[in-house]
Amino acid sequence: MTTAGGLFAEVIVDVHSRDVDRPFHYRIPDRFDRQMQVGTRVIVPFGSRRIEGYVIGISDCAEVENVKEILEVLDEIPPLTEELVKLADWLSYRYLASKAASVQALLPAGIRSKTSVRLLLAEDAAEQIANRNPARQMSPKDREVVSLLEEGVPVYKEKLLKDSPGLKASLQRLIQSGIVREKHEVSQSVQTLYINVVSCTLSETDFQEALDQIPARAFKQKEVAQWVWNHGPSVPVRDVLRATSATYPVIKALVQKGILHMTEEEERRDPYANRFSGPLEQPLELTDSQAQAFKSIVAALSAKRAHQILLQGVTGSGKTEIYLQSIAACVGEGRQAIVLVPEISLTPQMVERFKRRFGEAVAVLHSRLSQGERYDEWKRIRRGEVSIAVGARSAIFAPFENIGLIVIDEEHELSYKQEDQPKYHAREVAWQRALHHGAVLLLGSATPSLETRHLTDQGKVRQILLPTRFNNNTLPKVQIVDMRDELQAGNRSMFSRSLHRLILDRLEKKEQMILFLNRRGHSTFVLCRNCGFVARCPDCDVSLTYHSVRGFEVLRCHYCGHSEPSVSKCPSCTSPHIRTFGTGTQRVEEELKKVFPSARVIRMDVDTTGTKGSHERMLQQFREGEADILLGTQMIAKGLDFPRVSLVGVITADISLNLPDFRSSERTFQLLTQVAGRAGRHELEGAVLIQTYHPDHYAIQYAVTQDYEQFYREEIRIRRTLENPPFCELTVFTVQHQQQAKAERLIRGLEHKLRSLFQHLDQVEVLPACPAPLAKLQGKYRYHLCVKFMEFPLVQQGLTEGYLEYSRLARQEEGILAVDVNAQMIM
DNA sequence: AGCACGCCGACT
DNA sequence: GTCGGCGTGCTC
Repeated sequence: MTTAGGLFAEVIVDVHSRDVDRPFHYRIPDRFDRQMQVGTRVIVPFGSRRIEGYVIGISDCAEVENVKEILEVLDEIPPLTEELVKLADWLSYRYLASKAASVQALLPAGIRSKTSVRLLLAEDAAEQIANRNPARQMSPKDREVVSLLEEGVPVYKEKLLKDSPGLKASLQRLIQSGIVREKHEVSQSVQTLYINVVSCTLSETDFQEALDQIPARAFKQKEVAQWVWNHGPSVPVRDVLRATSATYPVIKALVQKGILHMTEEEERRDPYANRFSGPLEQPLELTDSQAQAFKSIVAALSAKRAHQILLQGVTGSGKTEIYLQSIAACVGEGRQAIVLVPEISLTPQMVERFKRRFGEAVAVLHSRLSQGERYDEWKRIRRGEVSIAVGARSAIFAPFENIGLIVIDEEHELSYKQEDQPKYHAREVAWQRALHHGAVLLLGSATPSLETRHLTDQGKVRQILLPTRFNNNTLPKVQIVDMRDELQAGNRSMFSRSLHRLILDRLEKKEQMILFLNRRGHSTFVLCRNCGFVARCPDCDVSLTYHSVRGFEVLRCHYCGHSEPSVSKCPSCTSPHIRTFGTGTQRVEEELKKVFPSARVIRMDVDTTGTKGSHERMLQQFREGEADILLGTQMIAKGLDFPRVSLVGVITADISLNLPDFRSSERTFQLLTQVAGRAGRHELEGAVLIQTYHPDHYAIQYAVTQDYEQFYREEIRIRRTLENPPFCELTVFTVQHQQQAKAERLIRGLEHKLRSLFQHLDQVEVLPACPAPLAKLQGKYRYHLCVKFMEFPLVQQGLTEGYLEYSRLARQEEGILAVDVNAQMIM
């Protein structure tokens, strides 16, 4: 069946069900065919509802019957370019996500519109009710609905039916008979902001004449008119009122007399308004190696073919200056640039550096902006008003149309993998976009991911090394302390003798220190030494962490937030010999205060940086010397630059090492190298001390010598032997279910299904399903299934088939099946 | 997913 | 008869 004549749109509807995850066809009414383009958002009728949809194609025939019409077009400029529409398609292919979710990943948050149905009483409702024939009298429920609507407060169908579902049939009858009318409304949580602007379009002589006409007693009007004239051509009303301290009626009078014109103008919510003024900063002079790197990047840029370059250099080797100059070169050629940085390093200083160099040409996107600010920054990108976008992961979707350069700083960072559907990796998306635009993808890191570094071995990524430290400082001396020796020597403290000595020394010299521990809370578990009881989370398969919160002793689960009061007697055997074990940052803080009473300590972790801006405030305090010791978790490891820090201590390096993940060595090496880089970045000579129970582990050994190359060789050898990434690709399925048996049955079913689907492919390995490392989370049992393979296109269909079938089955049984393509963490 | 429709048993 | 509960099937 073919419906022809006129134009038809292929629309992805905003419904999250795989049953409708395909294009639906709608006739494009003539009045819309001008503005209708691929990438436009529309409102369409869908069943009995009206919902938002995304136009992904336009054709002149539709292979279906009963094609309905598009009801509304939501955008003048389509939010998605054709490239981005294709990218959404790729996202759903690559990450097995629904098309609707993939499209939405590319749109700025808050742009999604909500449709609602307002209920109104018909004009002649009273009449109709009165004229009803006796057989169709108003039932009590009918009367309830009518009186509700008579109150005059807006009533919405969805809310009414949610509050009192019993009225549904009644309401339906009333709508049918025409007593109640439905009014469809569309709303969006983010709106373009408009402000009133006045202008004066009169010629100078006309203006003077008009001014003279104003009676002398209306001196305020004269003053205002003059001010607008002086500050024109158009000025926001708000500014006029402030500057002349006039009131609104004065302006209204001037508008009435035709001297001023009032119009609405779009206003930009600028998160960095008036923050960076003055002349733009000039590029710095490049060192020889920087200049060489820059030259290669520029050569790749002008080749206009997709290139992947790894820029490898330690902190302080001047990667950022290379980024900045490469971006300038790219923009100079009339192309655009995207810069991705980990969310945590998107600090004001970092933004400032880009703003100072490029001024208004930069749009900034990060999670601390309000929805409105984000939307306005996004619009500047879409309209081509800026040519540089700096942001966290999702900035990779910046709707530029001619990208020349994509920079991913700290490319090894875990945060480039999105946690929810579609679970994309920004690095993969970046390469996809680079291929489309013929752009350069520049990956920067001191400790590249094994994947990227391996690609340089294969010649797929060009490697550029920045060997020397920018200001020729010596690398800090790194030293290991074997904590087993400490114990043998009778030191049971969390500070080794060496660390103790160094802390005292720095306190005396009034130099600053950073202490790092990758674990928050006070103690990791509570154990009864009489019966072996350990306090556990009732909903998760983990022990509870001991915290002391404003004098209260509580046990908390770090995975679900469960919290309960701590106990002084064992709940199991009532023995009083119940004690806390394992060290978290809170305990270190306590201990520091005890052992070094004069030390001023700032503790930074999730528990102390809860409020907005506290993160930056604490760092600022430390930078200004208001504390001697900065103690914290991961969050202090990234990109911070403190001139007065001359000691970095790692309380224990073993936590990330012992995680059940094949990337744990890589993570540990990266973390330690990064932490070590915090010391002695300036004139002070830095010392780094790492405490560990595994002093011989290669990840720790090579972090000490800061030898990435040796670490890489060792680690890549292990990956090859065990056939782990980058020697295969990894897809992980996770089933979650309230009941352990059901979770297990589902994952086994999926395992068998995938085995039979892939039995003819000998390069595909379906590993046995097993409980996840976190076997129970928030009351749900979790099972894992890993699939290893070499070529994604060969398994894409099979993975999709298995995933769709079993996610449906799981949902039927009130469980969840999730899939993670190219999983970065197996937890 | 969300909504209509249809079938059934319970109640005025 | 009407009301409410739930299974089924469809959405251009």
